[in-house]
Amino acid sequence: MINNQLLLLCSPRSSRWNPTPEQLLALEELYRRGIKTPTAQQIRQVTALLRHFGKIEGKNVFYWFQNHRARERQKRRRELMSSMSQSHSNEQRQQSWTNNLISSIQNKESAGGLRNLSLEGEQQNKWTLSNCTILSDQESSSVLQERMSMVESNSSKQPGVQSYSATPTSQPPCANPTVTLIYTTPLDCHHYYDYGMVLTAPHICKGEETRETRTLELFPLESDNLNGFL
Amino acid sequence: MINNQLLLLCSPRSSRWNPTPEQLLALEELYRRGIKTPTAQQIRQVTALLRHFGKIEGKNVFYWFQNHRARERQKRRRELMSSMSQSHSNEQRQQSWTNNLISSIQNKESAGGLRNLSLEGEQQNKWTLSNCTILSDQESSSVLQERMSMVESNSSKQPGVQSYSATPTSQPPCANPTVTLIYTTPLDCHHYYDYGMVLTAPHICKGEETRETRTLELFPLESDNLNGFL
DNA sequence: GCAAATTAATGATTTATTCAAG
DNA sequence: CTTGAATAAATCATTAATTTGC
Repeated sequence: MINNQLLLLCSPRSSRWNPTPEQLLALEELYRRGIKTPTAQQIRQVTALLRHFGKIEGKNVFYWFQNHRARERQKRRRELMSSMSQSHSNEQRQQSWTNNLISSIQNKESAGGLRNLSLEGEQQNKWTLSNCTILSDQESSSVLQERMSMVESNSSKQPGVQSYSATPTSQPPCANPTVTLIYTTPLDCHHYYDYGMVLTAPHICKGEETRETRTLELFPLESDNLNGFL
Repeated sequence: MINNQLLLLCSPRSSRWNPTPEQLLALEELYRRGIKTPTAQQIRQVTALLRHFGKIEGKNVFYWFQNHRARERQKRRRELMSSMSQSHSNEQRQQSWTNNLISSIQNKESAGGLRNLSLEGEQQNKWTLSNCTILSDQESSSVLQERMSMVESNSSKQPGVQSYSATPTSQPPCANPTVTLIYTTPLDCHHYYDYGMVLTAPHICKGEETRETRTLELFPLESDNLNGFL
């Protein structure tokens, strides 16, 4: 049947492939050097070359890489998972940490009823603070008043003072639910970053000088947040 | 400044965030489980929980997801592209056996100009043989005609004879470039496995009996392939 | 020592996800 | 929104390592 340029192989009865040491070494080396998911063509070539060292088919190479990827991931996951359960108190199951994380994240009510506010500036140096979330009245609310000194912008816009404030919609147990942010420079000179709780003052590039970014971050106080802060 | 339910963090003027392995694992796990673009609330919770394992801010989480989405897309795109285009230059570096292996694998031209054919059955027992590769005309092409006897399927489909053939697009030095595959049983009764060169006839489970898998493998003939066969 | 029995590794298969093209 | 291709995850199955009793 081997009459020309195509070779036909019919896998012999049963018995799975067992890589020779040379084959194994080569496959590992390839993997280490970056061939993680070989193309069909690469599989063909590897198969042809490794046939030097013993019986081997393309599907063996294919499966080897597939399994190797999976088990490397697995190994890495297990290691990290166990290191997590160590630092986390005494967990019984390894998956529970992640499961707890997932469920607590996916449980929309677990954060205690947040409220959304939206602020928007109206000058030419316009900026937006959207989805500014503060705790519900049920939790005791707070006043945050912070002055954030900003380095001078390289934009031609004039530095100035802008002040915005917001109050939650319901008042009763809410002592003085005002949030005031005062900036001496508009935030839009390069960029701002806002997904509901963080504003970033842009880093400043003036001539060749680059100063670093400052971040002002607000988030609800949970017991977990207190490590090292209280 | 920590006077109530809000916590204020000012990022120290230090280098950028580097996720700890635990943080990275958790983020990947979340992503894998479907949190692709977390809400502000989710980011807050993830940040709080991951602070167990090291310094982290909300913006780090935000940016991580943003980058991860982008890079996953990128990866997909790149894979798709590379599977379509095939052109690269030669490597000359040859330091070891593995290096030769690597470079010969990464050299897309070394397989001698493959051509892709695609066959598709049209009956109800449809099956597909995609990317069936045969050598270019430059090499002498060949006729392969093989009958593959299959064990009886446990599916209710009737075993039958199906024949498909294909011819390359250019002829001149190409004697009789026909590939014909005849199956006595459709290949889709359980699965087929195809990454460009291998079709696997499913193993058959009939009652308690299990018969083994048969593999029909086609690949281009290279000098390396001949060991022990010619 | 050495097999039968048991366990650990790993090859092979099936199932579920994901991405994106139609 | 559906569907096909690709691949990751989960699982099955076989081989090698090893333990164990004699």
